[in-house]
Amino acid sequence: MSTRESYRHGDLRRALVKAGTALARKGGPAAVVLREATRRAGVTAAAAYRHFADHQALLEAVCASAQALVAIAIEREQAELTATGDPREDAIARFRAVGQGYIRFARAEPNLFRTAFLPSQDLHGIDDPARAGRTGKTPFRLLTSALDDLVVSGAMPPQRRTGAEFLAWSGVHGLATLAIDGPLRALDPKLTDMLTERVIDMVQEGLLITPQAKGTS
Amino acid sequence: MSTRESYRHGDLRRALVKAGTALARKGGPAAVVLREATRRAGVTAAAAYRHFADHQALLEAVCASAQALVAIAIEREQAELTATGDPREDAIARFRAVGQGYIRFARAEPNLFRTAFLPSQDLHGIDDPARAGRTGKTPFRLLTSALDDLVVSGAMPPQRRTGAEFLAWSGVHGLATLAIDGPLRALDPKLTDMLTERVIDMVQEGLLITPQAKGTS
DNA sequence: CTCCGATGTATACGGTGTTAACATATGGGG
DNA sequence: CCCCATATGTTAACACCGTATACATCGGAG
Repeated sequence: MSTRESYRHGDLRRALVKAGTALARKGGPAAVVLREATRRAGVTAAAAYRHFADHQALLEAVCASAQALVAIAIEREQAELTATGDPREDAIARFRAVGQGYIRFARAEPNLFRTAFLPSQDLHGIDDPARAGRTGKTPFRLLTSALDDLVVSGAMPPQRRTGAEFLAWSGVHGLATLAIDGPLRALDPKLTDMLTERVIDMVQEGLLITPQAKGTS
Repeated sequence: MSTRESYRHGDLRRALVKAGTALARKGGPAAVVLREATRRAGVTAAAAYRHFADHQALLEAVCASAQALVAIAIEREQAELTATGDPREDAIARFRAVGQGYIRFARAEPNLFRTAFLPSQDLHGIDDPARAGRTGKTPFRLLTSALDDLVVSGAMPPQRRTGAEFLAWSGVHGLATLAIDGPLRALDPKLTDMLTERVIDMVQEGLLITPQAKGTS
């Protein structure tokens, strides 16, 4: 299997997704144009149709690839944590790391982020391995796992668990959107840092028991 | 100024925005295509360039028009409230109506909603009259006004006011996004109704003092 | 070795954004 | 009242995109 440089590409599908992801990185979803991807792969436009039904299929593959990058960012954020010994506290830290990783990725790679969470992502791909990080979990699964751990560790009452993933995602995804596309875009990054903490605080307070925990600090 | 039906259109700009908005209503931002808009206005494609610098400019005008519709939806939601006499409670109700109107609009007109809050809207148009509703306020101003009222009425401590608009918007916008593009899309609308309430509760608890105040009424 | 399926090519079509040159209606100044 | 400058629309063309069809070639299974 010597990598022949003839017109037989080898693994064109992967090459197209890679090129498409590069296009998405600078330019967002609209920039992932089929012909340019094939051009970068050194191939004719029509060749793409041997691996993708149409442009939309390519875009979805790129979207899945971008989501995998989000998952990796979250996993990295969680990997940097140091255990305290207190399972409740650790579970909370892992939960917060999901939000931090999510928003950090959005700000670091806004175009990839926009591509990752396009109006095509529904629950059908919620466990798609192509959307998963090194742990095999998609961003959504990383969140639900963190929430499950909150319950197991006793930090979160079980009756608050239902739908909690949507509450958490709402707050974090909303801030990410505002930070890269909305009014926060031009503001001081420090402010966004603070707002990130406050949003996660807000979500945490909304999900966990202790409303008093929010000190007047 | 009899509306001549000659090739002199009268107010082509308005006609194009109207046609573009109709396109956006079914099909989202990607569907607002310049040539089709001119076609519907009974005019050649090139004519659009007398009123818009390029396709992006038309799209932004349509976006502003869609935002105005969001503002109107919020205003309608607020107009349906009945005063209780308690200024704090009324302020809270008006605040919650912003979120309810926002999410309700997103679910009723998802394509217009996607168009309204495109990655082009930054703070520069935050007071653009084209983005405003009948009260002259844009959706963002309706939110900040509601928050200001919360402070004035004493329902919200002033030190929590800073950045509150971003926290509130984050939660509500995030849920709206999930409801129309995300995993919530295919789920039971009743669940989304409940989550809407819970998100608004969460935001309210995060911003106000009294966590007990949230009535399930 | 031969043949056949998988993969890439060549070419063409319609649609889109955009531009340049041209035409006409409109309204204000001589 | 006329005339012409300007605003507004038309015509025609270009480059690009997604996509389909017919053809060419590689590479392995029999």
